[in-house]
Amino acid sequence: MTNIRDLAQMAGVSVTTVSRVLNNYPYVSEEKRKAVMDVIRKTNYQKNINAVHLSKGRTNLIGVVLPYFDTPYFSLVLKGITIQAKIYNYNLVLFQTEYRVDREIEALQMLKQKQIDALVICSRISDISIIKKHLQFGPIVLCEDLAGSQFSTTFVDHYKVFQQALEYLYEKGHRKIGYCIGRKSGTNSRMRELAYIDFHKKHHLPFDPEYIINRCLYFEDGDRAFQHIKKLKNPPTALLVTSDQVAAGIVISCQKEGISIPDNLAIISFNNEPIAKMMNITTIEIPLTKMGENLFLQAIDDKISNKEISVNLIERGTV
Amino acid sequence: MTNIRDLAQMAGVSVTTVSRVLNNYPYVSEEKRKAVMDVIRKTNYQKNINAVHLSKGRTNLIGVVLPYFDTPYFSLVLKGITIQAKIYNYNLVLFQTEYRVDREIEALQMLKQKQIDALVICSRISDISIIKKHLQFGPIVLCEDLAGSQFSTTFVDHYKVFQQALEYLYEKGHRKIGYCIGRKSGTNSRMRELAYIDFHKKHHLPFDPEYIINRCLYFEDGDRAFQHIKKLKNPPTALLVTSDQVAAGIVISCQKEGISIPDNLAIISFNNEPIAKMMNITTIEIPLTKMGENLFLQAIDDKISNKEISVNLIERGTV
DNA sequence: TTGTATGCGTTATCAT
DNA sequence: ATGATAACGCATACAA
Repeated sequence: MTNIRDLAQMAGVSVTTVSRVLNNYPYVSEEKRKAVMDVIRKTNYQKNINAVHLSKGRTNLIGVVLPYFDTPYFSLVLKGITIQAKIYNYNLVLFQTEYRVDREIEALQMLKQKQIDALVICSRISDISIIKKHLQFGPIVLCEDLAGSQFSTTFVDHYKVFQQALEYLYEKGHRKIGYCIGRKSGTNSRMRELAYIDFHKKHHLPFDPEYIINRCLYFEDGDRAFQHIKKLKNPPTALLVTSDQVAAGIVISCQKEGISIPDNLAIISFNNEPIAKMMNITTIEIPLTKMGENLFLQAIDDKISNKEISVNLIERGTV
Repeated sequence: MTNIRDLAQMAGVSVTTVSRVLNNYPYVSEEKRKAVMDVIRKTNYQKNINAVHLSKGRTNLIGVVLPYFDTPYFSLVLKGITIQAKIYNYNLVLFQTEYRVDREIEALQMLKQKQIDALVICSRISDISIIKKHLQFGPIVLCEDLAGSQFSTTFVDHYKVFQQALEYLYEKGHRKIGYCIGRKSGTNSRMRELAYIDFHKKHHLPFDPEYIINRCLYFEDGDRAFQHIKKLKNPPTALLVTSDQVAAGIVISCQKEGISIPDNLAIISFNNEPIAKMMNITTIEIPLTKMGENLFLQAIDDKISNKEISVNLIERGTV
């Protein structure tokens, strides 16, 4: 492998001059520039980027932590991150954690070792105090409302949104409302649970833990959710579903079994993925790609900032 | 940031000894090892991995090129790659190309610059000759049958499989068979097309280009495919569908519109994703995760090898 | 405008 | 068992 010193010798200039040419710096005469360009072409020279990294102290690599790639929610966030990464000439190192702590620690480790310049955590499993300890090694951006922390964040006020959705269903006459969620832990899930509990308190409605259906991520989980509520003696008349995919699965199962939507079961889902439009599902649109873009920009920004993202109810046929 | 030299000084030993301790080499006395360990703990020292990379000439990073993260096909392959990567202590740099050449070139560029040790290309858009030129910079593994090339490959014989599926439908009495495919270009897609053409020649069946439906990747594409064949004067009685997701979408649309499966329309899909079981879809199981694992192992192997993966028809209710 | 010299943090080689 | 020192390949402060 030819290096910058070889080039210098072959072109009859100094390594500095070669470096200047390589990085398009001014103050290099046309003839020397040409001479260097020639040997670059002749040798098929390519920079060793690791040397650049070591010398500069940074890698232009951003780590992205997320549980799954194959759910629309995260793949849309990732899309946004990718868009801005490309613009700013960064590459991404992706960590699919499946909510396993060790995978998340690995990402933090890479930050510590300076293999990545910053870390975007789209959804975390480990304790916030663990993450905070790594802030000294580089920027860490999160997707949840952590007011007053030293993290940059981009988040949806899930308490407020869930509350509004519940009130909307209440006004439509629903008194037995359940919800499907990806996981029970996590700030965002707990905010939704809190909104759910507070809603029931406010309206003096009984709280039935059977109305909360966990681990709902994929289309086929919709069928499981449906089977679950079908078995209940006193099933809910409405569901909030935190993914359009799952909602679609529920709708399909209802159709199969002759349950009429929205008459027998009303559904509001989240994200407004293409499938929601195809299946005419009422959904709360979250601008996930925009969120992703913002997350990236915060990751490469020295200043910490917190940005709330607003959502948008799209009324279709399931309420 | 404290470095290895600082540690050496603080522990009263040489940098070599520190390096030996850090990398668990033998030949270092217990007392010196302990002294070094102490200062490591005290200083919260962390290796700068970029220096390791420069010194060693490799990064323990493998690039993975794929068009989409959010289709089960690729996310399952990726899962397999991830499993082995973890075992061998490698990290992944993912390139979601969406079949844009520039994104693919970027991956090849990183190989050239030694930022990644090897490259796994799950599906390519650029010409094979372009890719071949980069073989000098590191191993490149592909997912297609390229007999006699210098690439390592893991592949399914899509010609054979498609042919068998077509013959299976023929035996069941079908004479008008169409298929849904992700894209028309690409070795694997062309192999399937070739099998399709040869099948029609062999049985002296008319070839109708309207029977081939392109760009079928997601659930909602199934509805589009359905709408397409519904409009045909002489619609197919059977479909091969290269993704269970799409097949599920077709099944749903058929149910909606009262088309009976398999009586009015038979379907064989591919992959055997969870949704295929849920919807009782006859499918050809491809061990995608196993494929991914093998792809990774080939990437870190110096020898080139070519491995054909065999598939498995799972008979359910759509034929 | 150009070049010299040094630093980046580690691993590897070769003495001792 | 231990250490001095030379790579690794580039960027850059400083000098000229």
